Amino acid sequence: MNSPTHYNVNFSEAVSHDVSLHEAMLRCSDNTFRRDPVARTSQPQEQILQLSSITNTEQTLPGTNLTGFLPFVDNQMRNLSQDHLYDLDINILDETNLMSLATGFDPMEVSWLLEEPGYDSGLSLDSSNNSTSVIKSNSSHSICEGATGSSSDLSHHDLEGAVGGYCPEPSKLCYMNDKSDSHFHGDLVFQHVSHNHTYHLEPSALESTSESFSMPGKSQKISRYLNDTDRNLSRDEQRAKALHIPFSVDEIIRMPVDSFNSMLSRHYLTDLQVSLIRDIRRRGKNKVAAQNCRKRKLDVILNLEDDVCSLQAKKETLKREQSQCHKAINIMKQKLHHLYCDVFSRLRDDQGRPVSPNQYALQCTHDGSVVIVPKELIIPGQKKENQKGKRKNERKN
DNA sequence: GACTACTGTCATCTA
DNA sequence: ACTAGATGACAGTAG
Repeated sequence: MNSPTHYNVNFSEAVSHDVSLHEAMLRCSDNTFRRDPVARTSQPQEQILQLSSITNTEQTLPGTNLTGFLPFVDNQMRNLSQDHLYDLDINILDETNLMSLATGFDPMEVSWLLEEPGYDSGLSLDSSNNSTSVIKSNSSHSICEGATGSSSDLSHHDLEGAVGGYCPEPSKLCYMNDKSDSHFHGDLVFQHVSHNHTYHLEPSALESTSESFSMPGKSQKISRYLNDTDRNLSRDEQRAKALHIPFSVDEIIRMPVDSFNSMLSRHYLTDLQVSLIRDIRRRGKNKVAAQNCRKRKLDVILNLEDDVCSLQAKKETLKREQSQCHKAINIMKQKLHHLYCDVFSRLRDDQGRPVSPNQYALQCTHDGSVVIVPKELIIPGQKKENQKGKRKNERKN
């Protein structure tokens, strides 16, 4: 993890550093590569500076006409776009690698910047605006004040955010020390990252998953060119590296709000960098929130399933109890019937004849005595009313 | 190739 | 008004 201070740059010192075409192009590629570096330039100085940057690089590469090379580079970058990249064979990759040696930037890196799938919000907040870049460069130093580009130069979801609406402010100049980033070329590359199908929220979870960046087929062909470290970088980490964000993604995401805001104010950051940092933080926070949300939802579902199981078990228990009660009631009814028959078998009328249970019934009176009543005298429901009356009396008592 | 689970991201709502 | 967190919806990916 990079400590914030590691990237702190003394601006006065920074001015003394060289900048390569690679870096200069990347500054632009924060938004897009421009086929015509003169176009859309409102500041004459910018044209001169950009050309001087190219000239400077040419000087470092004798015999290489980069000015003529750039359209080819651009074409190659476009050849790496999603549909065609899939069919790339090693020959083309070797060719682009040779090209990278000649031009000083990584073709994969550039192609990523050009075609990165799904990256629509890196700086989407201001994507509607065209921006202007100023790359100041001379033989000994250069300063990037920002990046430029029109999203229309790119395919649908390429870096449209990364381009958007950047208006450099002198107060937010940020020097990018390319030489301190010797590994830089290898960082911005396609990655094949395996899924992390867990709800773990360890710090690694913030960085280890980036399947939406990987591309089936393509990544398999390209992954051989990548080292493991590169493949483990998330998209936001690569974006952060591309813009030389002087903080780790993990720091950006986990930092408390106050620290985050003070960090933004304490460092010289371009609008582009600030926008990317805020997007990284937003995405990182939301990623964790989504993980928590899904975990909660899963817990709720599991709890509900447990509730269903326990309620079904309770229902079965109640069913068994009900069945047992029915059996007991039936036994008592049978006993009552036998008792009824037994009582009637012992009863005799005034003439000593047996009393038929079909014509008479036993009835309890209020005083608790039992009388024999002809069935036709029993009003339907009377028995129940009598029972209700009994219950009322019992409650009063 | 269809299906499913997982994950990241965005849009939107809410506190 | 602004922000962080929560959540639904969607798309990409892997198995």
